[in-house]
Amino acid sequence: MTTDPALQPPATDKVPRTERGRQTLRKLLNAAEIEFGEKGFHEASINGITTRAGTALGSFYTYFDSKEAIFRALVGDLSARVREAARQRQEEPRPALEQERVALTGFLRFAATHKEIYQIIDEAKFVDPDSYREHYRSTARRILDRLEAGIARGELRDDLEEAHAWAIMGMNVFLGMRYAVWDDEDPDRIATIAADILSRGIAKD
Amino acid sequence: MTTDPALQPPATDKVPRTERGRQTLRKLLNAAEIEFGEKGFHEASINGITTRAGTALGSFYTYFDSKEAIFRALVGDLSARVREAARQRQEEPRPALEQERVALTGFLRFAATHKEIYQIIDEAKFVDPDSYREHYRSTARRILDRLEAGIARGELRDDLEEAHAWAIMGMNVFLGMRYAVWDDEDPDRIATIAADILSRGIAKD
Amino acid sequence: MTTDPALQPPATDKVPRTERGRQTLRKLLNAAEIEFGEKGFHEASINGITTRAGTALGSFYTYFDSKEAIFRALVGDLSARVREAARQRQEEPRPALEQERVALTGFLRFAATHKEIYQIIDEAKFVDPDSYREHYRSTARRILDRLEAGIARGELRDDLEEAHAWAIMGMNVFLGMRYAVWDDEDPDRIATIAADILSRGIAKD
Amino acid sequence: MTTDPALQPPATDKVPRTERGRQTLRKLLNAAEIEFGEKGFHEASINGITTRAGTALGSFYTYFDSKEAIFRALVGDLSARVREAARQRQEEPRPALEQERVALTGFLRFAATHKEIYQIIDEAKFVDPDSYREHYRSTARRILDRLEAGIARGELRDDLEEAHAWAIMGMNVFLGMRYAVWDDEDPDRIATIAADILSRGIAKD
DNA sequence: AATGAATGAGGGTTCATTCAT
DNA sequence: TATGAATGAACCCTCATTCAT
Repeated sequence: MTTDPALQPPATDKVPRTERGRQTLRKLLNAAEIEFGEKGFHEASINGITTRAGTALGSFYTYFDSKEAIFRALVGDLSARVREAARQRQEEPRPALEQERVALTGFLRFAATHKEIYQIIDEAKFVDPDSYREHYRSTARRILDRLEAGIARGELRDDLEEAHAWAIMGMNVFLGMRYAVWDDEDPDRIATIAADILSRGIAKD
Repeated sequence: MTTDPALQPPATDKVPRTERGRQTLRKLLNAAEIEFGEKGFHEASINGITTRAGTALGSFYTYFDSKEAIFRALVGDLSARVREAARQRQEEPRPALEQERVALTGFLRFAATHKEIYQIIDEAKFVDPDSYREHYRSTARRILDRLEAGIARGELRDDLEEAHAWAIMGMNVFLGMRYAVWDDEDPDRIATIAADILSRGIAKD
Repeated sequence: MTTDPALQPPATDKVPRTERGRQTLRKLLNAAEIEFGEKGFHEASINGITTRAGTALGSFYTYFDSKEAIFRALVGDLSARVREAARQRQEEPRPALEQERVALTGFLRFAATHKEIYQIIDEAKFVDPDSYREHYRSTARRILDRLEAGIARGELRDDLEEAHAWAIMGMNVFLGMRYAVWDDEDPDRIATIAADILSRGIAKD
Repeated sequence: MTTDPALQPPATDKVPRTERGRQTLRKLLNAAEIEFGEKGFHEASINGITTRAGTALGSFYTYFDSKEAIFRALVGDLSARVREAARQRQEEPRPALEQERVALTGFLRFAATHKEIYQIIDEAKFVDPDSYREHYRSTARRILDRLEAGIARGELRDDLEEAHAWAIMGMNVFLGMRYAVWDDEDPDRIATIAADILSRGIAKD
């Protein structure tokens, strides 16, 4: 189980010292999420962000050094939110496979209601590769942590490794794109299919 | 089995009539592949493409209507090449799961030796979403075709559906990104892990 | 002998009433000297000045109306300091040519140890031409005063006029730039060469 | 005697290949001379230059990489022109001091009719110090060359060195600023005064 | 007097696309 | 077809100055 205390406060460049400043910063981040979500990084404009935020153009640079900078801050923010969505309802202990199913369900629900966020994180692959890798590396790490706990409890095969975590993550991400973002399939049904694959594979028994 | 008649000839806008024209067109496509691969769509420039191609800037518009147009043509080209890579060595009939393993191996090898292509297709998600969806839709379709053949032969469970194909594709894509593009892991080892998941899941038996 | 009553107190816009205010004003002027000296007028920023001064950005405008205003004030300050440097050691009466030699030596020493100041005064030519002209006009005036005294004492030719003062000043300034600012030549040696030209010209006797 | 073959063609960044291109380039340089001369480097704008030149804004960047670049090219151009002005009428051999007088006269005439050029070269001190130093270094070099020739002919004292050249140049430059740029004094009268100083100094004989 | 956030005009630069030869 | 110059909309970013506290 990993913790990222560093990402708690929205990773920004210049920290506001007054309350008014904190409000402006928040308005900018909210506006940026909408602007990037709607137009994508390259079509988005600082002007668009500040207009949505209701601030002056120049105010943007009071808090961020560049368009890239706010994008980066945003990806950090969103990455944490996605993580939170998958962690939901996992308070109580569950069987390992059941846990994966619940995590995927949470993720699918989140993706369905925040389709743009998905888009933003993925665009980071081209705008800020480091954020992108960091997001998926830490996600895979969390999956692997769960798998190892399952192994320890004797529920899972003990030859599982990092590659298994990436395989599971890939399944989840593509199912999310296809059935939560592009379409609106029932998350439970999709999550059950994935869990079923993990449970016994696809071969005829 | 699907066919993409639209993508057969390198999808370009203006078809050259002379041999000299055909050569210029090819030079431009080759140059674009390098330029887009190195810099990504937005950082790439028409100037960069024509310079690499050794043609005049204006000549570009003899063959393509826009930067997007050549990108689209390129994605079509590359999509076909990736497909070909996965189809390789599948001439002879094989067991269904074995077939998936071989397909993934081919894909991993291709991704490892053409890391930029991977990048280009993925960027299509933001530059030309239609190409992107088309690429993955048809890829999923092909996987599903194979699964259905396996079902027909009694090798696979008969409740498999499209979602299973997307799950498999997601696994493959993420394993490719992680172990072929980012790192250079042994393709056989990775493909075997994936095939093993499909064979019996990850639960302790 | 000329007097510049206007430049006596550091020519600033708003005169501070409290002691604390006087300190802030002084801190700003000192900081501005460094900032302008290091970056030149256009690259310098109010922010840079207040940061160096350790005051808030807004405090700047409590004391100066604009960036130009503090620059102007600074040029006045520096102009007086340069003047002072050339006047040094001239307490006791000397022969006219010897006096010029001593003045140039003083100036060269000052320029060598305050290379930035030189820069600031010269940039005034483009930022605040009035200050610039005033500086050189009054400098020429002082030289001419000395020449006239020399004439009165029968040491110098009696056809000397303003142009001679400007010629001498030009020599001094360029020798200063070349041998005190750009290089660190021995001031005495350079000053002696200049005095020698004034003494007998450069022709073979 | 030095030659600068490198500066023959206006030192520009991208060489035009067509006649039309050559014309545009020349229009830009002419326009820049006026714009910089009138407004100074920082107040000048690319827009102002292209508007004066009658070209599109973007055309500027076909020939120059930046505002600094065209300024640099211009300083090279003007430096050569000033040099040419001082060299005028020096075809026939003259006595050394007479030669200096003629050179200064030429320079004063040039400065009087091209006051802006003067301004531009001087601003290089802050915009492009290298050009500035190069201009004055080579000017001093040329003066020193003449002095050495005079020494060889037995007309001048044989202890003259670089510093004498800088002293003469300083005289000339300041006399030019004061009596050709700021005022319109008779060049011959001023040049005669300078030559007289060089001839016998200012002391009473 | 001090603070620091807010403002917005302004300008340099890029580059896809068009056009004349 | 090829060439390379011309075009100009678009946009990021700077920073002097103002303002509210």
